[in-house]
Amino acid sequence: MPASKESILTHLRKQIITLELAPGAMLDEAALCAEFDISRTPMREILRRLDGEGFVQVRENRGVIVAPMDFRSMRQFFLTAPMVYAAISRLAAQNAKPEQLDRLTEIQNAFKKAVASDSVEQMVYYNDQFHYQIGEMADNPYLQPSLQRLLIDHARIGQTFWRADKQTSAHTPDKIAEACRHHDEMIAAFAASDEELAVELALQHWELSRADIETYIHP
Amino acid sequence: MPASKESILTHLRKQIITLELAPGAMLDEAALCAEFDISRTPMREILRRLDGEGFVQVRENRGVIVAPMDFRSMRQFFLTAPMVYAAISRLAAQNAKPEQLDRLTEIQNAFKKAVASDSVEQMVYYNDQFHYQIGEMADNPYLQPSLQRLLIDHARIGQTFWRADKQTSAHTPDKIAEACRHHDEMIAAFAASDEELAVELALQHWELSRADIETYIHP
DNA sequence: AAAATACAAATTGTATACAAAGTAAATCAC
DNA sequence: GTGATTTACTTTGTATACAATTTGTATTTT
Repeated sequence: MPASKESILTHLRKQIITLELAPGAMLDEAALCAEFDISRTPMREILRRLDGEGFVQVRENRGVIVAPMDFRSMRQFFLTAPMVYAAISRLAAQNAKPEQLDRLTEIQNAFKKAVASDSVEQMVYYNDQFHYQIGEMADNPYLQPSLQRLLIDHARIGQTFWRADKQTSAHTPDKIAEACRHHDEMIAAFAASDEELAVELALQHWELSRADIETYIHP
Repeated sequence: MPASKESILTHLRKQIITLELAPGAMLDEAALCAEFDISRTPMREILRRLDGEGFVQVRENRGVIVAPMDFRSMRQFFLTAPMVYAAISRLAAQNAKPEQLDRLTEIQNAFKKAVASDSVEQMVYYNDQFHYQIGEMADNPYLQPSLQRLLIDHARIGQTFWRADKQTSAHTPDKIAEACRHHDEMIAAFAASDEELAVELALQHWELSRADIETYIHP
């Protein structure tokens, strides 16, 4: 029984976000077709769509690779992320609908469960989903594609340093607990339509993540 | 002789930007295949790519339409455009390379030519190209997709009111001349790496456009 | 006459065969 | 032995046939 296109998309996105598929890794079209039991035509369509979303790069006549992590654009990442996150957070506070808040709470619960069971993959995934959902709530078709691209690299950059840190055990669970608390407070801010608080929390949340990454760069 | 995929992409983008293809209009896959003399597979790929860029919408089993102009998201457009334009302009001032500035000047010359010959389509197209090129110079992979989406609707919204205005002759060529002057000044600011000036010009340029559109809304 | 159902036509999605391009290996010249 | 050129192989792109879905129309039913 062949997998649905939507499920394949979700699966590949997740694998890329969690570094299960390494940045720059070649994706073998034929192998993926076999794995998911579909023919080349729809698989090619899936790969082009992932390209449009920034997860992979399709190179003319030279195959598909997972979007590389370009350290030249790291600077742009650190510059752009707080700006976009703040704007999205403000819009989410303005526009969040009750069903969307319920969904956000669900995701946060799944995130907490992942923290409890100490599963890095799950934490990364649900954290990404959490912020993606905030993008949905913001309901701004112009900013959403930028947010999506930032989230891809945020998940991957964060993890790169995270996993490295784990070895040296320099990474305390305090940070995770604080990030988790931010999430809860953000949900409350959105529910209360408190724009200013939402923006402040977004920036605090970003700063936590940024400082964490910096710790690695300047040990 | 079949047209190249790249040329077809450019052609369709141009038609959508200039409203030659109306927002919400159905795109007939078979007709497009015949027009450009290629088979369905590559044409479908082109359409999916245009979807990824925000020019069209591919609806599962229900054909492809030109991205509709959603007046509910007009608010988001006016909110987001100045923010992104300012950020992109600043980055362009920081990162512009000489070849890129040459290209920008070329585009601006083509724009001036279009103004001289009073060709609305050409003006819209080269204006779009001008701002797209600034996006290239900014060299920020995170913001670029947002800029692209803003530019699509900016071209279309502007034109909608423009053409309406032309009837009533309320639209003076002064505005165009001023916009053209802005372009020249922007090129100079980028060349001089003057960030602050670049941002200010971007905002002025936006304000000119915004006020123009508002004139139509509040006559 | 209006609504509902069933059928027919058209359109979209998928599989597969073929063509073209790129890659690697082997041969040959030096 | 090294480097260039040719050849075989692998991978990617395109065309087309077939399957599934949607849409429009005619017929039936109330």
